[in-house]
Amino acid sequence: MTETKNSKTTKKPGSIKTETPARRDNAFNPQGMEPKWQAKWEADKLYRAVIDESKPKHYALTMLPYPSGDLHIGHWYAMTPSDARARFKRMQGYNVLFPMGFDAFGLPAENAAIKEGVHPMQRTFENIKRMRKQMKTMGTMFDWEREMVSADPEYYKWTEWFFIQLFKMGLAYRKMSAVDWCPKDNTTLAREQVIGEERVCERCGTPVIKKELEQWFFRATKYADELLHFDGIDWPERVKTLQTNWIGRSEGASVLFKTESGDPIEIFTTRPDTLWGATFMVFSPEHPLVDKIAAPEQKTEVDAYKEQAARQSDIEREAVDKEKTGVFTGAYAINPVNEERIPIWIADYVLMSYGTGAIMAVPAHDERDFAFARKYGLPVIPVIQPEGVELNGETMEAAHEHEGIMINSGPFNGTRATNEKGMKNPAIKAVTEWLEQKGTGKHAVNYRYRDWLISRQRYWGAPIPMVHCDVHGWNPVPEDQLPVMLPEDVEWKPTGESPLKLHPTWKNTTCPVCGEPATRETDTMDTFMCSSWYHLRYLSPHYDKGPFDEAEYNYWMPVDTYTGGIEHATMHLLYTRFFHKALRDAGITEGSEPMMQLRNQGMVLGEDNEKMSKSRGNVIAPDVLVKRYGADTVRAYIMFFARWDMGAPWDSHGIEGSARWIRRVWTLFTDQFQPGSTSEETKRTLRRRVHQTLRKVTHDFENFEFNTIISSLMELLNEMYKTREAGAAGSAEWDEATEIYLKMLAPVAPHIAEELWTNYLGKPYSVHQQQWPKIDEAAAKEDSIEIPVQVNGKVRDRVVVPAEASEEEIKSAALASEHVQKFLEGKEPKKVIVAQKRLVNVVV
RNA sequence: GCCGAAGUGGCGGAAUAGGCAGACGCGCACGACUCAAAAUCGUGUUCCCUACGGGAAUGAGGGUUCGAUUCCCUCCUUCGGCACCA
Repeated sequence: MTETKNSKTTKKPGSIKTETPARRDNAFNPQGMEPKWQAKWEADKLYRAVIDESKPKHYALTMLPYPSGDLHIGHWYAMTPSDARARFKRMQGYNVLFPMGFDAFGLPAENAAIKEGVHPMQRTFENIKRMRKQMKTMGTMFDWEREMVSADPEYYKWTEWFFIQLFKMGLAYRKMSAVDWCPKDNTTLAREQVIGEERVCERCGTPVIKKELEQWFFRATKYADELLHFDGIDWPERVKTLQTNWIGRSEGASVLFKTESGDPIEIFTTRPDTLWGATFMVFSPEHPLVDKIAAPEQKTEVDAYKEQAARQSDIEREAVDKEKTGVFTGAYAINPVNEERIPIWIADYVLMSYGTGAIMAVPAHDERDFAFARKYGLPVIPVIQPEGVELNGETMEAAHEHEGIMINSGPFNGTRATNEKGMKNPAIKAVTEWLEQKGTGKHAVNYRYRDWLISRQRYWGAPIPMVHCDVHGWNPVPEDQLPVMLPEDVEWKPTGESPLKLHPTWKNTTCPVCGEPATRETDTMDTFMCSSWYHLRYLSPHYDKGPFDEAEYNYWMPVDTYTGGIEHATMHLLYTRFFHKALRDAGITEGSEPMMQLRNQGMVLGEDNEKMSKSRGNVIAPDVLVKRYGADTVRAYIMFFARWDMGAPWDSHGIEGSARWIRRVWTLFTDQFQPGSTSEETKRTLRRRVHQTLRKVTHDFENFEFNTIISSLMELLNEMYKTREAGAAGSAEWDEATEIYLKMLAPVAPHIAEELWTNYLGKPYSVHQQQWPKIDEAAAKEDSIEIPVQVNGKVRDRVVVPAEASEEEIKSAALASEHVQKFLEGKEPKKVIVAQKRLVNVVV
């Protein structure tokens, strides 16, 4: 490449500032260099984040890991681009808080204890130690002095305290209900933790069953409506849609029917405009009124059906394609709008858990009711007539669920029903208002969303700080007695009861009200409770007068950018929003949202395009890659190989490209090169490229577009090699280019950037404390531009014009092109379009 | 069934206030260096043809436009979520 490569004579700016070392001393050795810088940064507390009122703050949070044992490539994929962006914000002048911790409670450690007898505490803290060490090899700017571990009493004391605050607000309550139970993990689960059609446990994939248990719940539904509003936060549409669908808001009316004997039956409907078409009612088999109203001659059949429904699993019961079944109760209800007497049936397609567990059935306008009516020969009365068709209840073959004109509906005949939902539909609005006047119904909203079940029958979680006394019921442990510590001496048995219950003494305590003997709650909390507030503990992880230090809160909160996987859309990301709103109402926090901007990374798949798993043997271990290539290369490849928000299968050949790039960076800065002389034009072009790249990289960092940051840096490097070949080394422009290059490189590859900055450019330590360079727009501007010229939409030539050329000048330059003339074949152009300074299209 | 995301070379991907499709990289081919290999460097690499030229092409088909990967309509495929929610 150059004859001066091995020369020991001259060295100049832009190449080497130190005493000329022998070539081999310049060998790129990330395995030696990286730990050296990591140790120095740590010793110098380079990444310590402390309140500094003179700077704008930036709280960059990335989801904390569960200490499973080893860091996998997914952790790197989530964390290192987030780290690069946090570093970028820091160089931009923000005071950046970028903390890390561990979500340390949870089932795997306890299951391992049952299997191997190792105490979860021991295993968890060993894993944390290992993972912390592995994380340090990533070269992240985590402020380890702010680390929190959710299984540490110093942390879970406040998890318990928060439970008590929610209890005091009436947001934590206990109720008996049929809850989802994982038979493998031997615990109840929140609804969010039961996944998919097969209804399997989120952790272990085992199909869940139902159990009737008395459990603790958080009244999350109180915030259902507010959780649907995402005002002021910049979250991906995808997440907002998932949460919106999960909450499942339906607008309609609640209407009061009565049984013939006068018992009130409240129903919910989204279509009050079809009330006149209700020809029967259906109760869920579990509806409390069933036993009371069932006619004696129907009793046997009703009981048999109820029993069968109870035996069936949810999956069987909720299968959509299953043929509908039901039995007549022998009782009748009166439709309040027309006093019609209609039969009451029970059927398992009506769920006790939604609405009131009873529905009015309008077979003419609801697919399910229609199928049921046809099967059991129940009458079908159309009340919405579509345009141009006359519906006949006896012959129609499907329910008509859409718009039309109301018929058979007394005072509302002729009213137009549209396809709009809720009060926007004129028919629904008119009928709802009429019901309200009559006093038999009112506008109502229903949600699919359920309260959050937080009891877990397991040991390795934060204790629920509640005490039960036969006289005074449930009361919180006095706050000055927190934390309720987990006992260490427990027996590991998968009994379906918390080991805390089997402990001989732990549960025995006294009632906080009367001081008489009482019993502790032996269930522990869902770990999602711990992770609902961890971002607050980072503010002051060792603070003991409250969950966080208010001064820290006032400076750092809210979280500015939150990064993590989308799989938490309806779990953690919904829980933490609920939690924050509850704390706001308790006066503990401010504002309605904890995290202002959210960005989700995609998933790294195995090389076989399958999800990585030990059983498939397609797991990529970052430690091996770091050992082989160094952390900088792994970081660069992770940012480069896929769109961050999309993810992609891993390609172990591809990383060679990033390794090559990093080595080429090293070579450019460390090999010895004679300063040369070159044209002003070359230097001008170099500056232009540098500032254009800077503009692009700055934009892409802001927008989490990491892959194009790397390709831009690769392009600039290629350009710099050429420019140096043309003799640019030694010029002021070259020095500027090398300086800006390392600053742009620093967030991506912090170690090599530091080494080259400090030891080869001889600039003051540390590159990570430099200001992000300013874009010189004048330098970035093009002198002349190449404009493609199309004839009838096909590119036929390119003309070069000065950047300031007018449209007229561009046009005549285009028409003057020989090539273009050839395609015109002597004809006059019909039209010439000059699209700003981007393109000319000649239409013949 | 409903909701959402995505379909671009052999592969990962780039380019969308409508304006040069395939940047950057992997892989591959050829060349330089080498006894040789690795590493490194250079050149080429969407497909097709009658090949100094020309044509086709961004899942398929249609539309709007001087011009569509980008906007609109109808489909197809893949992935994710929800699912008898009244």
